[in-house]
Amino acid sequence: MSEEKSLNFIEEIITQDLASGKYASILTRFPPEPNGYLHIGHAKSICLNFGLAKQFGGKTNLRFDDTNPAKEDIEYVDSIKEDVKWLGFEWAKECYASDYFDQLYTFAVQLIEKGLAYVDDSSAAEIAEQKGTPTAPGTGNAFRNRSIAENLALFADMKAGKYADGEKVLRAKIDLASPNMHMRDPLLYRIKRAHHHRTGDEWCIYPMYDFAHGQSDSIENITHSVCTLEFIPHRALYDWCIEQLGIYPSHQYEFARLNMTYTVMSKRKLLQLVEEGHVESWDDPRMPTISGMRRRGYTADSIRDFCDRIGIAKRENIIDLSLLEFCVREHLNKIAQRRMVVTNPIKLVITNYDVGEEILHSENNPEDPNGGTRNVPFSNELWIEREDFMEEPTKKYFRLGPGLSVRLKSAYIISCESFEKDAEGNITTVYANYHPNSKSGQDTSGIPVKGTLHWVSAKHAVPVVLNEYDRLFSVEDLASAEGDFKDFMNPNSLKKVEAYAEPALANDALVARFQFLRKGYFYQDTNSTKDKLVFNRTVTLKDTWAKEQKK
RNA sequence: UGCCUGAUGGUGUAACGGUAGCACAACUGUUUUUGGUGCAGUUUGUCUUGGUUCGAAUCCAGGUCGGGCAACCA
Repeated sequence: MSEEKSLNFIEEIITQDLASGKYASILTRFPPEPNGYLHIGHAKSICLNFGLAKQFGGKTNLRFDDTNPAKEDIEYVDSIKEDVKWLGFEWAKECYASDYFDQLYTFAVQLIEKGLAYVDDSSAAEIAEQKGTPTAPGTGNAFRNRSIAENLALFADMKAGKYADGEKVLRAKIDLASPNMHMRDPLLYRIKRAHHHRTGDEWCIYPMYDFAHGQSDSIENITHSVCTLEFIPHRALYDWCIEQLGIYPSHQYEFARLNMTYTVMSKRKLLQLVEEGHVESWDDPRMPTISGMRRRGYTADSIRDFCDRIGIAKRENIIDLSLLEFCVREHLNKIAQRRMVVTNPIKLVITNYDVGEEILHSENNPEDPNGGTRNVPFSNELWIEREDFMEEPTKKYFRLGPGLSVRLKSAYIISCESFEKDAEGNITTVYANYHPNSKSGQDTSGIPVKGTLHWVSAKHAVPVVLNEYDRLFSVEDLASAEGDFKDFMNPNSLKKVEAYAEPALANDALVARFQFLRKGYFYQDTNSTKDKLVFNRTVTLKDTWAKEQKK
């Protein structure tokens, strides 16, 4: 505990604010728009905002930024709450920007009364035109000079529903020549007749992000409002609103959003994958959504660990997917129950085993001395992996082949004597001798073996289905890849595989996380049933043999 | 050709004028009844040019390159 971990730039700011007495305690917020499911990028923001509060003894609000009814839905609100909870965080208050609609309307009226806002009858295209370009200043229009009384009346009529959608907007009167495009008389309110998931049809005018977010922060007395880099140009407007309204001064700070190799991270694109059927659903285990990762078998611990490791800074970044996988493996290695499952089987017959069958014992987790053992039935007919036998073994092959010996995990050492092929030349059966004095834990045989194989007794095997997932995309950096991101989808991102499992798997608690020996980490799928067990591959084990083979 | 940002190994992230460190990735070796895990080690870096200083990744000036900004989205 003596090692001082260095602080990121936001932690430094908070440390100073607390030390100087600017704040007695801090209040942060996580402000998603309920228009999609949360993804790993949101996890970074959640861990940051809730983590900051926890670290400095403050609190965090969960606030839904629900100012655009056309895109939002209660389904998303529910999923967001579930995901934040699952990640292990508790919010102080559950807030909605829509709860502030009355207050926001009053703020707008105040701005009009100060001569700082006006109703504009121009079309969207005209307004865009009049805003100019980053290198050319905008031009005003006649509406900019309307009287306060007229603006007040017009805005009241907008609210009362006297105008059609898009007919009028309320704009702030700031500076049409500002080098910051966001300060060129930004829109504050638009008319939009859409059913809101919370306020129903009560309103036909809705505040824009820039008129809702900062004020919502202020209303809740948020001290540190942390968002991503693309909002930097909005900060001037954020501050302007707070200053003109004379309300609680929340402050905005920006950090770089998460990008990850082989992954798309925008809600728009993720929505597209779902709607066009490229994946099953938002919680498809290949999706980078929190719900997808949960279904795939990622643990909340490992995601939090990942967010901790990637750090917080202001420079653009792209994190290796392998770091996330490392975090998952590291946690799962410690907690996963070991089981044996054979996916691509060939029959192994032990010719001199005349005991019939016996019950062997295998440790549930070698990383956990208190993990206990389970019963594993053994007999003279077993399933082993096809790739664990080679007719003409190469030099570094440590598995089975004519004349070679291996250890069967938690069982005996066997020596291969012969094998059979079918008409097409495929290996069908391998015959071996076992060494009775080599039993696991009481081996006196002294036979040196280099390989240990997993196996399943054929007579006792339980059929299961494995979903073997691979990355959804085949290029590292999708953001800088030319063309449509869907052109880079990996056609082999899901392989459904029939497999044989040891019987203990069927009886185990369904909530357990498993490591199928030498295969990877697996987690029971939400569609799995007692009669048809389905497991999702969370992540493979590291495979140095596969690398060796590629050479 | 405007404004705002940023630049440290392959990828991230520290060093706050004083030994460029850590993690992942890659590669060795070692241990191992998982070709897993563990352990030990190796390789690879301060965008550039000047300046200030005893001393610069850090401060200053110029340049280069990356990202963002012209939605009635957030």
